[in-house]
Amino acid sequence: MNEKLVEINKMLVEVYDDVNLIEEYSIKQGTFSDLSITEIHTIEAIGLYGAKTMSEASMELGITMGTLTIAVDKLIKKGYLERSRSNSDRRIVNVNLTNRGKLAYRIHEKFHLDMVKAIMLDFTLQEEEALLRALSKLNKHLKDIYLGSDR
Amino acid sequence: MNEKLVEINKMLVEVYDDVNLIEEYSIKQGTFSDLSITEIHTIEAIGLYGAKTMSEASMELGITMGTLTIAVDKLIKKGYLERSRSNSDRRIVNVNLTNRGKLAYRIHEKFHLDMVKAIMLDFTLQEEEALLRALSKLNKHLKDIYLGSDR
DNA sequence: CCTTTATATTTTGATTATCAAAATATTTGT
DNA sequence: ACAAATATTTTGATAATCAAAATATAAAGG
Repeated sequence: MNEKLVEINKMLVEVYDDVNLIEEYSIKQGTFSDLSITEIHTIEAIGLYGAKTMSEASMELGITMGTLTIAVDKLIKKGYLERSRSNSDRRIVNVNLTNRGKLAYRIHEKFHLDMVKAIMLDFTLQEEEALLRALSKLNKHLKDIYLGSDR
Repeated sequence: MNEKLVEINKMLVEVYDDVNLIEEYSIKQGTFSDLSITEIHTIEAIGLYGAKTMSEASMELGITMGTLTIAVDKLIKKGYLERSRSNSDRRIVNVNLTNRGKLAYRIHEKFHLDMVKAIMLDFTLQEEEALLRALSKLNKHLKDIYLGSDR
């Protein structure tokens, strides 16, 4: 009974660690080796479509705006982001991806999907469904129990 | 077809982020709020049973020995670890948990298991099995494809 | 319309985690 | 006993982070 919990916990921890390693490694090898994982996450948070304000992006990333300011400075210097001020409210700073930023976004997204695809290759349809259902449930529970269903 | 991959990928990413948040939060609240996640991981790597050398522990954690030296210094100051030199080979440094370190280890372990337990409460036996099988497979694949089955 | 208050962001000063390379200490091989 | 190998620590640097202070702009109230 408890045995299975221990096993599932162990798997989760290992998957967690592996994903981290793989992601780090794949970035180091790839076209955008001048980006860290954190920087890729920043690029992801800005997103392909239009611009985000500093508040929105820092909220989404769960970091302070001060931290984001520095991250954005560096990503602008590297050519992945652009900064502009809102015309309707000059306090607001909008950040958006450059073409290079969009390319990095898409390539990272593709890496993720390819990884999942490779992993699922020999899953039966039933297994696929089971994993998806279990993950959805896991995800929902994590949010409900520990993070308070909203946000 | 691709739709399911996107979905599974999204779930994995969300679970990953949530687990991180939850772990951070639970440490901040708990008995050992003077420990960071990184420090908890160091304590985990040393383990309950006997001592580990600096090489062994740094290998297990995937960090350099220089980084570990500093981490160990701080954990000794905080009372979680002890350092001693091997008698058979005076170059080797052994590190082990103090009682306080062991308590931290056990409490963190319990937190993990409780989390999994809470999540699995309303899983049917079939769903449990499905998740376990899928996770094993996922785990194995991650290691095979990206990390080279050994290590 | 000024003045205060609120909001959005950046700057500053500090800390933690990390690495690579140099330095130190000890053992092993010849 | 000397040179080479091994285990660890020290040093010098960088990245990511936060909280609090500073700056700039907008909104609200008399």
